[in-house]
Amino acid sequence: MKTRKPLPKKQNNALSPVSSPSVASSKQIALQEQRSKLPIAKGKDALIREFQEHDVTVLLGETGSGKTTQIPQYLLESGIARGGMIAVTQPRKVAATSLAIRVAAEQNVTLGTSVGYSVRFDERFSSETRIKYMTDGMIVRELMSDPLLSKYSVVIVDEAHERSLRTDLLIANLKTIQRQRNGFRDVKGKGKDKADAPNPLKIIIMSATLDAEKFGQFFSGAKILYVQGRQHPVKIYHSSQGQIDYVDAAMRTFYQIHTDYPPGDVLIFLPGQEDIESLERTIEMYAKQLPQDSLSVLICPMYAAQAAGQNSKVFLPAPPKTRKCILATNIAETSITIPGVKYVIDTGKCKEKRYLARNTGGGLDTLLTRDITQSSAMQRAGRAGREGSGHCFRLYTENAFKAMPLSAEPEIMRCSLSSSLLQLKCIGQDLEKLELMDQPAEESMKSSLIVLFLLGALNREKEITTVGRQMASFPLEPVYGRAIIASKDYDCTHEVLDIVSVLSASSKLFVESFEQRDAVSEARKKFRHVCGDHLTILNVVKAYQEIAQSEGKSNRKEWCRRHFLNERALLEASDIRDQLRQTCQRLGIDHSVSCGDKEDPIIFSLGHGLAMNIALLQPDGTYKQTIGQSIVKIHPSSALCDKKTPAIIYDELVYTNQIYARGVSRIPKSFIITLGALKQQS
DNA sequence: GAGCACTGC
Repeated sequence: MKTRKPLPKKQNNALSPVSSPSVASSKQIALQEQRSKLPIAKGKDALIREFQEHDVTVLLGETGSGKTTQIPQYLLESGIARGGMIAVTQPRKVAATSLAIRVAAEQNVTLGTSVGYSVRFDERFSSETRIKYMTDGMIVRELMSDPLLSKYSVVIVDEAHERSLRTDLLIANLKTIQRQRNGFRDVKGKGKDKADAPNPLKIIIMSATLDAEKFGQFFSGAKILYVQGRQHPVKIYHSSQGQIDYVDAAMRTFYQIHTDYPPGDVLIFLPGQEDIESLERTIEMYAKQLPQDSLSVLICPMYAAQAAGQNSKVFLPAPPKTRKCILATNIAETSITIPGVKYVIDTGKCKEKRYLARNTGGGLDTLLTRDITQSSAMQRAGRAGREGSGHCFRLYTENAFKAMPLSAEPEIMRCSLSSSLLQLKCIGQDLEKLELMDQPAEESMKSSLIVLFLLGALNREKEITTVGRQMASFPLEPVYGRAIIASKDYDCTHEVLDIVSVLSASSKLFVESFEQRDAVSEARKKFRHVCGDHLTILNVVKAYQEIAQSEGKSNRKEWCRRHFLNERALLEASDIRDQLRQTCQRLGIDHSVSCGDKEDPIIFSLGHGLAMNIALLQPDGTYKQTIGQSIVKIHPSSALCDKKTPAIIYDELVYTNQIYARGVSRIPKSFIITLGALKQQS
């Protein structure tokens, strides 16, 4: 069995056949009873028949139907999966692992035997594994080594309505794979006969109820099935008029609930950290004026950039005579379920990151507050009905709700395509030719092709180059893969890996807190490097490694806290770095080569990757891109803000109020000329 | 001198 990380002991106890058989069997009986009570259990036989008859099934199930845990077991028990594996894909890692744990328990097997999972940095499966929960990113990677996914006889795509980039790529590939594996005859009778197919593939798409037809249409002839969920009723109230100040409206609604409604926790959805912090202040201010005999208020802010452990009180039951008030971003909509919530206040707003491609190559991200979608509003309301009936207060009118788009635009329409384009090139596919549910804009496609060409990943004929293949083998944005490859020539792979792994970690390195902003900037000065943010990151990594070597775990934590560093980001970066070192080894790049105290080699390596992200200082103090025409400002959080550095490279452009360059480093002008000369040659 | 939803390899 492959096991990279042992599970926490508590979970192991719950899974492995327990020493006392009577305990195990009573647990097992309880589990089986729960299984049989799930709404989906009634339809088991009918479902199995449908799966047998149809190659593609679209299953619409509300939350709580048990479809994600039960269907794979039905497929296994009924023999539909034959000798192959059943893959169940998830957009998020936690979902994949916790589902596997649950299903292993229901099957009464040890996790990693017949039921397993596979997510980045953590896997538990073996040659025996028949049901494998995995992230969609994982199975898309598997496509690169096994383009027909021949190990799997059934692929179940869960949460397909979320339309993540990887889900969309997977669905597109599944359609072509099925044609090849199952055999088909077109209208002219050409193609293979079904009977000849030795290893057919079944596809099951699972989605929330909205816009289901689309999946059915994409897989022409797919059978659409509905499963009832088990959700408690949620009473929904709309505002009679639109709210201009939703933070103020949320505060007033909260106190209305607090004084007029029975106990039960309140969950308030807000777009971002700034609003969360401001609402926290106003709620706290009025909490002091509450009458003596009323419930007290415990505020729990929750957003992704929080330091680890900061939000743990969210999951504990409210103390006696206290009402919990959770102020959350979208993190509470899909990623995290908070127990005890009876009331939801929905501002109707969220922040959306959207990539604007430029036909000069590259582009910029916008991060703006916008109205949510209808499906998101329903999801938010549903958070009040997890444990009993609940109430949802919408701070917008019913007409405003009806005017909202049904569901979010698929991610593929609003992100950079460079990485996917390159991955597909590796298996001889073209993103332009792939039959997708939604085709990205031509401009976005073109922009990514230019980026990949400028990075040397594609030649003029749009064919993948040797460098392109190397770049694709790194689990990174192509830009940083390119920087690592360049680092070989500048003898600084060690340093570049340190920096790039922090940049690609999903958690932020620096903890931001509005209240302690002065202390934060003071602590940050210690690591600041004159060359800019990339070398500042390197300083942090080096300092942390020194602490990690000499100090115990609790001191490490304390050190991070004192310096407003997010240890989770550093730990994640260290996992990524290990993975990148392995990739380097495969490609014959010595990852231990270091440039010592020299800075230029590091900057030059990064410069090869960030060649499209260069800007020059203008007389008025702003910067102008060398590719593209935008005027950009250095983000105030940067080490180089106000430093009047003549030429800079940057990780990304983000438009909020202005176009900001983030992750900025000084680069010698002479290097830009060299880079230009190199481009001429190619 | 100002602010950052969420995933994934």
